[in-house]
Amino acid sequence: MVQENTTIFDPFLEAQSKPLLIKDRHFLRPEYIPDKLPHRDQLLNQLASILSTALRGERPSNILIFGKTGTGKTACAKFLGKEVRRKVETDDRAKKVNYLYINCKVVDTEYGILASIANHFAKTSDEQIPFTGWPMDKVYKTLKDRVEDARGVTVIVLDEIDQYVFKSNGDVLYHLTNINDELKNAKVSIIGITNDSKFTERLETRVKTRLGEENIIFPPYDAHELQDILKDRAVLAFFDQSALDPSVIPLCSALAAQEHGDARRALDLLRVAGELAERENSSKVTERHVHKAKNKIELDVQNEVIRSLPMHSKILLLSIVLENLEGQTQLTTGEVYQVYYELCRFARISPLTQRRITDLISELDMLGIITATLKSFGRGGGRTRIIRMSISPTEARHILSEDDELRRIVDYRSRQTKLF
DNA sequence: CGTCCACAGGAATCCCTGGGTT
DNA sequence: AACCCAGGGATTCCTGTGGACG
Repeated sequence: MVQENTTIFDPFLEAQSKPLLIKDRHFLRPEYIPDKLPHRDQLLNQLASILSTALRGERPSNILIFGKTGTGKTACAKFLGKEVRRKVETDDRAKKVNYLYINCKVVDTEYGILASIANHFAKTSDEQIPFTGWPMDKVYKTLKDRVEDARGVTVIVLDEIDQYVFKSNGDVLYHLTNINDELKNAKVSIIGITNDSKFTERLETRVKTRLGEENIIFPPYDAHELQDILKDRAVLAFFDQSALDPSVIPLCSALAAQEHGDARRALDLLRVAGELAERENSSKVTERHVHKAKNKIELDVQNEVIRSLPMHSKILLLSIVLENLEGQTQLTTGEVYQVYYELCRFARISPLTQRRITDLISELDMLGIITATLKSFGRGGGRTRIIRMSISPTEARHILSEDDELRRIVDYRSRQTKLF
């Protein structure tokens, strides 16, 4: 069967050596920051005019940036960072400016945010603040000292800032917006980025006014603007533009425009469509590939969410799935908890309390895996949430059975019924 | 109109982890 | 070795509530 000098890899490697469509998919990734940001000149200028005061050694106003996902907020913030650094390095008339970027979805605790700001100024590895262990006041003091030592203006970008405030009370923001009162030789200004338009409502008034000295709103891209973005990237990413069916870019743009003008989604569609076309050894990317890409992306995202669920959430989801497969498509919290409890006992895992499970149900709801709506059935039924699946139970079951812990119990029900 | 069901969901507390300091 | 500290998950205890039933 297998010939000498050939391995099972060869067919795939051979396919790779054929003329491919994509030259470098890196340019289609959302995290790639291009040199030009189409249709964002206006906003960039606005931001630049605010930040230019920093280059003169004055503290720029704090800025709050609002905008849905994929409207270029992060790209613009990083782009500005590059430009600021370039200016400081090349023009000695420009005053010292430190520009640092923190994603609050990654570091989402008070400690983490303060520590990573301070660590930005750490010169050696032993100056690094450990990611846990120190008391808060010590972290804050080191941060203050280092910013003071660094002199000049420090611009701190806090991306997805709502993620942090959502979990904590926002004390860090209070400290950071007030830190200037305690600094003599340095100044700090904050750029907050959020996709939650109601974000400020959750802030204390004193923080709200400080942080929102300037508000900038990033509007969604319309289909035409998305097309311009995709065209720019396609030139970089594909060998030959004629490999793209003329209707492909407009279609990707139109689909993404439907979803609140998300550039990230548009790029994903184009990239995945290209990858699918390559895998089929097709010489062209067509509309059909885009539609396939759309389905694939949606399914992949959903499955990845399930895979990364903590164990008890998986068991909980499995209970809902099993009930659904038996025709019970509307369940109450109590019913679900019973099944969950059974499954846990079967798997010799100690079950969580119902209180905890109500929280996990809310989480699954927010993830879009299920919908849980509050309903009251009056006396005898009480007030509970009715839980429905918003994804395919069969598909969910399949993904759940990939888990080693759960494989033992996914068949629990069918084995039971076989016994009787 | 009051009762009462079956929970929702807030608050305080505990436990554990990963790290620090003394 | 003994103890401090932040943070996340979980538990315990609790009060609140929409609406069918009587």
